[in-house]
Amino acid sequence: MIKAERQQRIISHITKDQKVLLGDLSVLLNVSEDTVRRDIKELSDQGLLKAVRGGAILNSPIPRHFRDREHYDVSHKKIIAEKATSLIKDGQVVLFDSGTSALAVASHIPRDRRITVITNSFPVATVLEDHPNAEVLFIGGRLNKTAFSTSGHEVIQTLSTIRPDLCFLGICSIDINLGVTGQDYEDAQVKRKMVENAKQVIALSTLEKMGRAEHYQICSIDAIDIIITDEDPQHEELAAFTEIGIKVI
Amino acid sequence: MIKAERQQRIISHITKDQKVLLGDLSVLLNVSEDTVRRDIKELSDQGLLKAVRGGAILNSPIPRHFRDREHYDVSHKKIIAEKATSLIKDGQVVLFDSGTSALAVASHIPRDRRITVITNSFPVATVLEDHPNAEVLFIGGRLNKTAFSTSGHEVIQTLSTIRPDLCFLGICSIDINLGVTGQDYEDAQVKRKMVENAKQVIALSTLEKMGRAEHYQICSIDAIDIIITDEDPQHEELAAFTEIGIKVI
DNA sequence: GTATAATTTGCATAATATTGCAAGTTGTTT
DNA sequence: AAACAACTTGCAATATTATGCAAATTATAC
Repeated sequence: MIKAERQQRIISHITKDQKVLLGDLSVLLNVSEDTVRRDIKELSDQGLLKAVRGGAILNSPIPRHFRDREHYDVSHKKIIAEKATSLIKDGQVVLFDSGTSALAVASHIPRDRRITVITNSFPVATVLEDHPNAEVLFIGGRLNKTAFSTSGHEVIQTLSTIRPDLCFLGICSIDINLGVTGQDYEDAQVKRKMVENAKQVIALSTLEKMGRAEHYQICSIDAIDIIITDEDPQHEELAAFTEIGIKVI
Repeated sequence: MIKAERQQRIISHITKDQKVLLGDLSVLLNVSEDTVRRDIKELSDQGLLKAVRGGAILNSPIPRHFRDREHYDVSHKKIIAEKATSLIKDGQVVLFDSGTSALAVASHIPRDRRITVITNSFPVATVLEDHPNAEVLFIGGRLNKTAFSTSGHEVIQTLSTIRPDLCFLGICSIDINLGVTGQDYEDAQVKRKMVENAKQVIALSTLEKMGRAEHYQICSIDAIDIIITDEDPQHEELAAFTEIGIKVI
């Protein structure tokens, strides 16, 4: 087996499994671990993957832990995303928060929709890289390495100068009395500011997030205009929201 | 068997099997390996396949998504990067511009260096994802999808509020009389602002970028404190810079 | 047809690249 | 801190490639 072929197989393996181990490849390709290590180093220099201790992982601009969460719940997210994109009209200015739900929506925006996207999320900006008709404004600030989004004072400052048509809000917990709440203080502050200025706020939530509350309040329930879930809008748990005038999709 | 026929059979083999080996073809086509090698070289020059050590493979088995990231290639900029990182001291605030040279430097920052990085480049921010001691401040603005960095008024605005210790500037063209120039107007404006506020400006440049000039000026030559190249600092082409007091590494 | 030039091919040899191994170093785990 | 795994570096054995050259083949002109 020649080098070029080995390296191709390494690439195809890593694309499939997200990661490769030196030992596995050594057996599979029938060469020493040193050789595999050198192959991985070369591919890594070309930016085709990322060499790590013990093997290599996929080199994606979207951080790994983020992608794990993303894959976690794909089918539900897809239903939500499809409902959500139908709300986006040509020419609108749309604000995306930094959660995986908003990311799912962003990645499902039809390619012929001509919009301006504002976000503080690297993954959102990244998936829009090859959307031909989306202008992206990125909100600067201190980079939060776990969520891979910016937060802090500058973000809030910037948000207060923007009045988007739509705001897609990934929900941590939502309750009809306590409103929308989050686990992280900084993140909650950012989300609160997003809600404050948007003309229309769209909450993205699965059913199990309802009727719960976290430590930090983002907004009261009447700040929400539309709730999108992965269930039928007629579902009994959603009735309460409909009754107080929130549109449930 | 004439040459043209051989080459056709090589092509058809490779489309079937994805790869061909010199030895196999030599036996099959009943010519020496040297001849096969020469045939493959010709086909390779025509772009019909890719010559590799030991044979040839199909031209582009690597997915487009990965190939797009070829500009992440840092191997040839490694020399510059290693010289550059030695200038970065603990506790400093370091500004990185959006070019590939600056990216190479960012990706070589030692993991124990405790610094604050400011940048408008997604790739720079991304490679610092798993740097445990780098705080990253991202400069928001309109996203430029080709360079994957932000630019425009907001970026310049933000830059004017920052006084970094170091600024790493990827150079497009540099000339001792005309100073540093760039091809893109927006980008040049951003770079100019970066240079303006930084305490120390470090130009990253390969030799062939010297003595040339582009349309848009970024700064005059005396705004540059240090020039880092991939060559020996004693190189004759660099003497002129040394003479006017610029440190060349 | 014959002579001449141009191309192609194979071989010898020198230069490069690849690979596995060993010894020493660094990083991780318990 | 010890034990272990992974990595780095240098080296030697082997394999591949580049190059110059000469023989063989093909094309072209006369």
